[in-house]
Amino acid sequence: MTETGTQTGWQAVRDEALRRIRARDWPPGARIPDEADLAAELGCARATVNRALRALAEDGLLERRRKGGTRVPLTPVRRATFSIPIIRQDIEARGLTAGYRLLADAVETVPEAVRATLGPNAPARMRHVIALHLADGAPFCLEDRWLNPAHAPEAVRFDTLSANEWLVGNVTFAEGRLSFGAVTADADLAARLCCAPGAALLALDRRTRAEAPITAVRLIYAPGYRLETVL
Amino acid sequence: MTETGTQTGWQAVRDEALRRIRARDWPPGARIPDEADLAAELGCARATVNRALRALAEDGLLERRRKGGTRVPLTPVRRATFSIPIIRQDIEARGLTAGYRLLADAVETVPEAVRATLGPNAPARMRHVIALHLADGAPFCLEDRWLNPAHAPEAVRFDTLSANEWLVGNVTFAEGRLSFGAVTADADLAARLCCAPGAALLALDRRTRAEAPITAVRLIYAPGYRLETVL
DNA sequence: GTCGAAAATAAGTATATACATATTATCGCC
DNA sequence: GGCGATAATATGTATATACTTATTTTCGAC
Repeated sequence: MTETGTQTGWQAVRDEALRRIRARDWPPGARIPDEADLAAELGCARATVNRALRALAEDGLLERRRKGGTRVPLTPVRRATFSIPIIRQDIEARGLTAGYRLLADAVETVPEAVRATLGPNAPARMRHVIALHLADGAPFCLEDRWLNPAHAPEAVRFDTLSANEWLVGNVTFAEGRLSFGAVTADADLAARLCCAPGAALLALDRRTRAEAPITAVRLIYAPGYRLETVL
Repeated sequence: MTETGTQTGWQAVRDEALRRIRARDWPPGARIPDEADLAAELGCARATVNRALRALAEDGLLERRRKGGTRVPLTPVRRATFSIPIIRQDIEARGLTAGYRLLADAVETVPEAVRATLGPNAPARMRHVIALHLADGAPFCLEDRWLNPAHAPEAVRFDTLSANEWLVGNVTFAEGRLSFGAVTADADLAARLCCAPGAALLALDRRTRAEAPITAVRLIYAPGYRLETVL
C-alpha cells in the first residue's frame, strides 16, 4: 500500500487501526476483523497487519489470542514506557552540569529490611555506598546503594565515578525490579538534599540480580523531580 | 534452530544476544556482528535475528543504525514499562474491594496553572471532577480531574462510575503525556486521604488530547503506594 | 445437558527473496 | 585537510509461503 509522509506500511496500518479504535468503528469489547481480512481490505500482506496489530497489543490497546482473534479491550491496561538513563546523563539532558560526591563506602552487614528484598543467595555483608549527585552544584539526587562485593570488589573505587555509572558499564543483570514511591525528608536527608525537613521526595528503588543479587539502590531525588513520558 | 523450552527462535536469539552482552563477549561500546553473520552462525533467517535485535533495541540494550550496524551502548538508557490500569482494576489486582465516592463535579474556569499544561484549543471552562477511590473502605487515591465538556457533556454523570473508567470506555485520545512526582499532603489532602498532614504522596499526572484537550488529571495516592515494574 | 475428543481457526513464527533507506566509507578535486 | 558526490553497506521493511500452536467450535456418545 502507498505510504503517507515517511510512514512505512505497518505504521500506516497501525495508525488506521488506532483511528478506527478512536472513532469507535471498533468499539471497546468488539472483536476486530482478522488479519487476513484486514490485509485484503488494506491491500498489504498479512505479516504487515500482524506487525501493526502486535505493536498496538504491546501498548495495551488491543488484546490478541490465537483462534480467539483480536479485540479492543473493554478496559485497556495502557502501557507507559519511561527512559531510565544514568544519573549523570539525566542531569546533562536537563542542560545542567553534573557533579558527584562520594559520601560513604564501607562493607557492612545488610539490614534485614534491605536483605528481605534481595532474593536468594544474598550475601550477609555488602558494600554500602552513599553518594550525592549534583546538578549545577545543587543536590539533584542521593544514591543509597547496597552492592554485592562479588560484582564490585573493594578495589573498584567510586571516588569520582558513581556506582550507578560504573555498574552500567561493567555489570549486566539477568533480572531487575524497579519501583517508585514518595518519601518524606527526615533531617539527615533534608541536610543532604538541601531541602526542608518534611519535604516530599520521589524515591526510585531498583534491584538487579544475576545468580545472586548485584545491587539494591534507592535514588532519592531533590524536591520537584518528575519522570515524564508520552503515551 | 532448535528451541529450548517454549521459546521461539527469535526469543532464543534475543536471549543469546543478552547472554553475550552480559558475559561481555560484546562489551559496552562494541559493534556486534551484523545480522547476516549472526543468522549464519545461529542457523536461522536474517529476519529472525532482526526481530530479536529490534526487541533489545526497544529495551534500550542495543543501538542500531542502518549501515552503521548494531552496538552495545556505552551507557544504555534502559526503558522501563509500567502498566497503567484503570484505578478500580489497580485496586482489585491488589486483592482489595474497590469503592468510589464522587466529591465534586462542576464546570469551572480552568486555573492558569492547569490551562498552561493543556496545549492548543483548550477551553476556558471545563468540568472539575474530584473523586475518592477506596480500597477495602480505606482511601486509595484522590482523582482531581479537569475534563473537556466537549468530550464528556454534563449529562454524563460520575456519581457511581469514575471519570477514569468512563473515559477509557468512551473516549480515545491521539496524544498523551504522563508524569509523576512526589507531593506533600496539605491539611485538605490529608483529610481526604486519611493521612497525616505533611505526608509524602505519589502524584501521577496525565494529559490527553485529540484535536483539543480531553482531560488533565492528577491522581494522588495514599501513603505507601508504589509504581512497580520489572526490567 | 455434559463431557471428551476432534476439527477448525486465527494469531505467532520462520524463511527466502526483494527492495528501500539511512547511514558510513571512499573518491576525486581543490 | 576539507568538501561534495558517489558507492557501499547494514538495517528496515514488504511479501509470499509454509508451518506451529493456542485457542474456540463442533461433534458424537452418554
